[in-house]
Amino acid sequence: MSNKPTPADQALQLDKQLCFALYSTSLAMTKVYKPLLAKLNLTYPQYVVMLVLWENDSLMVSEIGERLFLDSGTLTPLLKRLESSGLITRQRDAEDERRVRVKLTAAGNTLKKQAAEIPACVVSQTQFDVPELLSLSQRIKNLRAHLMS
Amino acid sequence: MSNKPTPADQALQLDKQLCFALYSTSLAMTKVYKPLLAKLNLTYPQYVVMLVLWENDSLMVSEIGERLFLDSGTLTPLLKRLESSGLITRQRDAEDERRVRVKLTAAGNTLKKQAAEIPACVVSQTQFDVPELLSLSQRIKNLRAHLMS
DNA sequence: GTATATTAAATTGTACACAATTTAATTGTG
DNA sequence: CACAATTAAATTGTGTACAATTTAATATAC
Repeated sequence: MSNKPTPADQALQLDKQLCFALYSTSLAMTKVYKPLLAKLNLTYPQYVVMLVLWENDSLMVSEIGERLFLDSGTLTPLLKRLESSGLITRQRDAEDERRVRVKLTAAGNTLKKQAAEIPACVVSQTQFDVPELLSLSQRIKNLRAHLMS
Repeated sequence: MSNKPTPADQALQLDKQLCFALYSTSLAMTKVYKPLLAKLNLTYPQYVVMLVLWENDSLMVSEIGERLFLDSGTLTPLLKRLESSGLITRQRDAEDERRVRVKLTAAGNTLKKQAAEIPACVVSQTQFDVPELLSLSQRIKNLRAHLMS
């Protein structure tokens, strides 16, 4: 009647699992953004779509999806909400009617100024210094590249 | 008419943002788990609930929530699905009828053996060595602690 | 040049997350 | 002991994620 933990038991410990660290920390990060984004009337996924468009306006749905690793099943309803908030327009491409081009409205462009303060607020809340955040970020992106290959 | 990127522009770049690295990598990780967990008929959030119960059977909903940083709005429906899959039981505590005690069934306990192979599969897919994974995991959990404080 | 294949979004259905509220049980106070 | 305050889950409503399918348009093959 031995209860000695096996290596398999160890590996199944929640606290040992990188995936849970990522999962729970990602959710915690979203909760930090929530009150900041509430002022802009955006959710976190809507905010990252806006980030993409602020960097490069006028993209197809599929181009946004490539940058964010999200598919049309996620993006279509999200973009419709951004459209009804008046931040973007969605229109079928005349060249190829299958495609939908997403563009910022004037209001969508203006929002960038208000959003500019957010990253610094989040950084301060992490209590990490910038080089540390960059190095952590880089390692996580490196992991992502391995996972998606 | 200057288009020189300002520090605020830099900070708004998607690729620079730790939160997006976390968010997208967490989703990528879940996709790696998906085919492995499909064999056990579990989703990733259901799997982490099972991890908690395999480590410590017979917990209240709130105790599971504390370990996973999830509330009853998320857990109640998830636990009902695990119950209807036959992996757990849910019963009101006789001592305090407000509380619901969650216990593994025989089937729920048996599933632990099948789950034992999963961590190694995921580790190999990351192409990281174990010390590297542990160190990354530790830094992410450290970040989480700061974010939740 | 028409049938077939491919592609881009949208749709459908399932399962989280979580804020806000509700319900029911227990605790604390006068 | 009554009764307000607190607590634990459940519920409601909104917004992702994503697999699988559908729709419509374009490309390709024959």
